[in-house]
Amino acid sequence: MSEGKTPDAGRRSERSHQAILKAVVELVGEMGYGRLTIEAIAARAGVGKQTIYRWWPNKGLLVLDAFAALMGDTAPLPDTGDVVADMKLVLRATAAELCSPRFEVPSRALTAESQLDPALAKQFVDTLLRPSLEVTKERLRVAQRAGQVAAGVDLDVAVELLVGPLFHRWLLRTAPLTPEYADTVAEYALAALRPPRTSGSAG
Amino acid sequence: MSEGKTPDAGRRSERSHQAILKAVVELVGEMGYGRLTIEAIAARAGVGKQTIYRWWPNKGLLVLDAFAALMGDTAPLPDTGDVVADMKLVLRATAAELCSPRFEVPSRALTAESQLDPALAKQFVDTLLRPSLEVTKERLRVAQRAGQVAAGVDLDVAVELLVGPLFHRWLLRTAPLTPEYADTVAEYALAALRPPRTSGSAG
Amino acid sequence: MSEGKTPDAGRRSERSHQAILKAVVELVGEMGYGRLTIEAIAARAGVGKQTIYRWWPNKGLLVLDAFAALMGDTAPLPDTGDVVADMKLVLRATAAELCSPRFEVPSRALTAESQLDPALAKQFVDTLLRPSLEVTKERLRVAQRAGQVAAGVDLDVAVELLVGPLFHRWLLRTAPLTPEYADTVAEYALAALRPPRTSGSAG
Amino acid sequence: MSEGKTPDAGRRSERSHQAILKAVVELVGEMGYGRLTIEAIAARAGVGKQTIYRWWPNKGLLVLDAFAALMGDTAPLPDTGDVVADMKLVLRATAAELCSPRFEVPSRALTAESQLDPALAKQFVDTLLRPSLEVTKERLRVAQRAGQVAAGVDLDVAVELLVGPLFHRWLLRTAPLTPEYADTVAEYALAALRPPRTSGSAG
DNA sequence: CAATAACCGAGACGGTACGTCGCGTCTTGAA
DNA sequence: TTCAAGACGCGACGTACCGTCTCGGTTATTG
Repeated sequence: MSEGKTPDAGRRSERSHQAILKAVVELVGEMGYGRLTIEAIAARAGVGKQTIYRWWPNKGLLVLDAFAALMGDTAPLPDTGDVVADMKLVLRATAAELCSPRFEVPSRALTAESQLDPALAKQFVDTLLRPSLEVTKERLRVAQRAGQVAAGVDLDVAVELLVGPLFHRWLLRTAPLTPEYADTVAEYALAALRPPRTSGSAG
Repeated sequence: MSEGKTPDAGRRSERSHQAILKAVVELVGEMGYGRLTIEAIAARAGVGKQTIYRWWPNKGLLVLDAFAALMGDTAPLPDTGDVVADMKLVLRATAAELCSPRFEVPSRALTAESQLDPALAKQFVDTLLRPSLEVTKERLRVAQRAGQVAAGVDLDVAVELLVGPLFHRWLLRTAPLTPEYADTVAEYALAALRPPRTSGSAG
Repeated sequence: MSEGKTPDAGRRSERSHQAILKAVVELVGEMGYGRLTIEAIAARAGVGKQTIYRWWPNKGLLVLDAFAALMGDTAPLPDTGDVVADMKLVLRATAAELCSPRFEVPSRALTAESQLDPALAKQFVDTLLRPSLEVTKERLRVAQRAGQVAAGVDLDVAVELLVGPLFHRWLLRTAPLTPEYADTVAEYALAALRPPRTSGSAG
Repeated sequence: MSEGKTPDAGRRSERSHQAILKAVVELVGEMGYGRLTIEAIAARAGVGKQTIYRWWPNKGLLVLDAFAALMGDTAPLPDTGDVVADMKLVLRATAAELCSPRFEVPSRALTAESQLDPALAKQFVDTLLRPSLEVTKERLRVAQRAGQVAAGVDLDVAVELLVGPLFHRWLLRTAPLTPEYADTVAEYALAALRPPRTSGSAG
């Protein structure tokens, strides 16, 4: 999914490919990203180191691939007609995922590594993050058409208003990431986006 | 400044101490945090490796110290009476700092490293981040007393509502961090925090 | 020429065979035997590695084949009737060959490799060395019949007496290998082999 | 004894130094020079690889050092007054040593490696070979003064006449290296060197 | 006013992992 | 079947740094 060059993908050993991704997931869970080693991955996967270096340029993109394989494709959001309720659902789900043991370690690792490697950052955002933000944005667009979100609002900003606070708290660990917090953020953010009350209209 | 134990501060060579912090700042700028090496720091500072290991437990805390020395103490915020204007100032300043070449590399490095090292994370947040958020919170408290912010608002959440979106955009590089964006975020966030209009009262 | 087994000589690509031997000669000259690589040979010859492994069991025997192809078949020695003069010719020719750039590198390589690989040693001696020593021995046999060499002399020892000193000096580089040295050795060696003077006889 | 550069010999760990030489001797015996590995040496010696690379530039010189440590200093030859008898002793001893299991493997290895590495060759000859040849040459000089060797003889050539045949047979394995062969070579070589019979003198 | 104990620079040490090279085997598709 | 091409598992290379450990050589009190 994310290997930069594909010398001859037809010849690639699918068995090795899968074994490597599996080993990465296992090892990142066992020892964390910092202690993760190409040699250990190769050993666990029963693969030569060169086979890893042949297909991935660095540890970051390898972990990204392994992590991407873990996540299913982004599902579209439910639309109950109530944006606030729907956004609460989204943020609660996001918070839960960020704290789930399976996702937390690689998410933090990829976020961290992205700070040191802009190429990885781009790949990470494009592959994993943007699609997920996009479905939220889509839901907001519907809300905007329905008049629940003010017409002039830049929806990218709107999404950041919803997700940014959660992300800030998660990443900097300033406080626990509870479902209640998710609800609060959703309420505040959507309050900010609500169109101004006009006399004679109903929200 | 942040070393946990001070075996015998009287004997500590201030010359070496400063040379190390200076070397760290220089080298982190030249080669980035990832390629930063204790050996290189020692060589640049003209110092034995042991002198570094004696006073700092790891690279992260060393960089934190060096970075903290770069930043002056947190100054209190101006209070013009207009929260929105004041917050725009704060966010614009924050955005500018995050993008300034002097601060960007170590900020990203510390944020990244904090993901892999909770001890560093705590130190980072307590030393550098919290004080900065605290002054913002203080200004909001004043606004709350003045009735510009709703009475029931949790000010920690309020601060995150303001800072989170900026931080999200900076860290994930989803879009450029402009002063206009800072203004927009400030407007939206404070709109969300404004007390509900009561008949017969003025905002 | 010297491959042990010939799985199916009929199918063997003569074009590839020659390209490989040519590549070996070139590369051994360019980078020496130690840095010679099967992969480099294959690349230079425009040949798959397997084609080399199919026909030669190891690098040593491959170089031996390539070197043997370089040397013509051993020519019989001239017989002027004067053993000493003839042997001087032989030793001067030997010395010249050992020092010629074309032969020196592979000769040293094969001698060296033979120390670590007895199978190669045998092949090397039988294919290249023994025939060359044999013609010298033959010339000495003639001299022995003519009474110029004592009757009881073991001709194998005689040959070693002639060739050994040259070889020793060449291999260990204790001193330069000049034609004069060849002459001196020939004189001494044949002096040792001369039959004892009997009263009333002439040498 | 043969390390090229001595960064700071005072700080060198003698324990490690000795352990390395010991490991080399053991391993060269167990697996031969060709299969000898720096990693294996380091492991066996309980030493980091860098400690080997720090003090020796390559495998050849390391083995040379280890081998030199094995051999005592060259003892002077006995002088019984009978050159032939003395030389027989020398050659028999040389033959025995070349075939002794302890010396054969490293001797062949160093001879072989010297073919590919002139620097090693020089060191090898100067350190181990030349001193040994020199004592023989010295004994011959005495014989020359005593009139047992012709006055005009170049003693370097004389030594090669004695040692060359043995060396040739040993290195190329053309025939077994027996004590009898050593005797024969000594007899022939000294016959060649004997001064011409002058009337009225006795040999 | 020595002495004595810390800290200092330097850098060797036992290790771990790196990213590369080349081995000899195996697989694929064309001739 | 052989061949060119080249991926594969593997093992070793030589290097970079890690964090620890001596070394002497300053300091800087303190008995």
